[in-house]
Amino acid sequence: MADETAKTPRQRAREETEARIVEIGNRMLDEDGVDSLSLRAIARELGIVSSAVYRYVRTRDELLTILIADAFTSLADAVDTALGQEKSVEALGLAMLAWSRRYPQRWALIYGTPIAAYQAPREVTVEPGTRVMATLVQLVAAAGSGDQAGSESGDQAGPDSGTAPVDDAGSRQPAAAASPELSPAIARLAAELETLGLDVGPEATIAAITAWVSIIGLISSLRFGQFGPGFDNVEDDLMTSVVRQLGW
Amino acid sequence: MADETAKTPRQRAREETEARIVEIGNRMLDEDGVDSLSLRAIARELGIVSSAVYRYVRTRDELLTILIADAFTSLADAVDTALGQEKSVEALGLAMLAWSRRYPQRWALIYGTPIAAYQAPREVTVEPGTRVMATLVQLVAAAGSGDQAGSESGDQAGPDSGTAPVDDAGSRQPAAAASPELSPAIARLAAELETLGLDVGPEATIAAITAWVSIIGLISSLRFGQFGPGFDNVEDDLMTSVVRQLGW
DNA sequence: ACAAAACAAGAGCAGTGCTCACATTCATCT
DNA sequence: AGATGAATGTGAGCACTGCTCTTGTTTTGT
Repeated sequence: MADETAKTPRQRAREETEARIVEIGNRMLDEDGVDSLSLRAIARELGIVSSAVYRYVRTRDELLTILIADAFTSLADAVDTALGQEKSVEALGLAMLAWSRRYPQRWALIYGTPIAAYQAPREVTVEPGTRVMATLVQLVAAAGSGDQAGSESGDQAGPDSGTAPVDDAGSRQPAAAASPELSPAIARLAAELETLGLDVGPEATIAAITAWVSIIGLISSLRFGQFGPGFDNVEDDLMTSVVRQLGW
Repeated sequence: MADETAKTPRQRAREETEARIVEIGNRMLDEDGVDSLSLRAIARELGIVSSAVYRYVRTRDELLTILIADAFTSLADAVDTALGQEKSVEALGLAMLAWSRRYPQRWALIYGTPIAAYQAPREVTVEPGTRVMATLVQLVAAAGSGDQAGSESGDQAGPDSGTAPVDDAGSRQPAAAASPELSPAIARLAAELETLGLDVGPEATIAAITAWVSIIGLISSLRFGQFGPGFDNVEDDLMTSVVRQLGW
C-alpha cells in the first residue's frame, strides 16, 4: 500500500462506463424525453447485454436521480453565469428561459410532472434544486432592503455564497400586497428561509415567491405548448414584459 | 323508418361500455397517474379480453384525448361555479387551486409535462382548454377598463358568454409595466385575443398573462412538490398572497 | 498460484400497446 | 323467416420494458 493514485484498469473501465451511461442517458433524455430512457437501450448502445447494465446502475430510478441532479446543476450554473453580467430578476428569468429552450426535456424533468412511482432522494436533489431559487430570494431581498422590506441589509453567509449582494436598490414599487394582515403562514415561510441561510422578511418572501412562480409558470407554459403554436419568436419579449409587470 | 329514437340493445350496450371505459380510465388516472392508465387493465376490469377493448377505443391516445378534454371541462366548470359567487382574480385562483387539490393527477395531465409521443388534437382540446384562460382575460379587461387599459368598455359577445362582465372597477394599481416601448409581440398577442372574441388592449393582455402564469406556476409548484413538504395548510394563503402581490 | 471479488451472459417473469385470423352474436333487408 | 353483413368477442403473437437469477469468465489482491 505505497502510492495509491494508481487506479486499476478495472476501476478506470468502470468509471468510463459509468460516465458513458450518464452521457447516453442524457442524450436519450434530450432526444425523446424521459419516457424513452431505457436501460436496455443503453446496454445495447454499450455493446453489453441488458442485465449487465445493472452492475453500474442499481435501477432506472437511480439513473434518473443522477440526471435530475445533473439538470438542476446545469440550470443553476447557467443562471450564475448570466448573473455575472447583469444582476437582475429579468436576467435570471431570461437565463432560465434560454436554458429551457436548449434543454426542454430536462426542464420537463425537473419542473414538470413528477415521475410516477419515483421519489427523488431529497438529500441528493435538494441542494442543486434550490440554488436558483435561493439566488432569486437574494436578489429580491437585496432590492427590497432599500425601500420596502424591513430586514437589515447584512450580508448573508450561505455555504458557497458566490453571488455577491445586489446593489441597484430603488426603482421598486410593488402593489399594495402585504398590507392588511400578513398571514402567519407567510411569516412561517420567511422563518423557514432563514433556516436556509437567507435572511429576509415576509414582504420580500412573498415578493420572491410571486416572481418565482411567474417565471416558472411562464417557462412551463411555453415549453409545454400551453399557449399553442406561434410563440417561438416572442418568448424573450414575454419574459421581459411579465417581469416588468411584476415591478422588477 | 318511422320512429327512430329506439336504440337497439347493442347501441345501448356500446354506449354503456364506452361510458364505463371513460369512467374506469378517469379512476385509474386519479389513483396512480397517467402512466398507469392501461387499456389491458381496463379490459380486465370490464371482464373482457385485452384486444376487445380496441373495438371501443382506437388507441390509448384516443382515450387520453377524451380524458384531457374531460379534465379541462371539469376545471372550467368548477371555476365558473366559483365565479358565480364572487367574480375576482383571487376567486379564480382559489377555485383552480381547489380543483387541483381534488384532482392532482388531472392537473398534471393538462398542465404538466405533455405526454411523450402524443399530440392532442387541437380541434378537440383547444375549446375546453381555453375557457378559464378566457375568463381570466375577461376579468382583467373588465377591471382594467375602469382606470388603466385604453380599450372601450363594450360588452364582448363570446359564443357562450355565461360569465357576466365584472363591475368592481378601480382598486387596481399596477406597477409601471407596459410603460416604455410596448413590444410589438405583445401587441400581436392582443390582436390574437381579439380573434378569440376577447377585446382587450396590450396592457390588459400582459396583465392577464402575468396573472395566468403566476397562478399556473404556483399551483404546479405546489402540486409537483417543488417547494418540498409542509405546505399543505398554506396553499390558500399562498394563492391569496400572490394574487394580491400582483395587485388584484 | 489461488481464492475472492467483479463482470458478463442468457434465460426468464410480468407487464405494456397493438395486430391479426378466427368465431360468435345481433340487426337488418329481402 | 331466413340469409347477409356488420358489430363484437377470442386467443395467439410481436416487440418492447424493468428487473432477477443462475451460470460462466475475467481481473484483482494476497
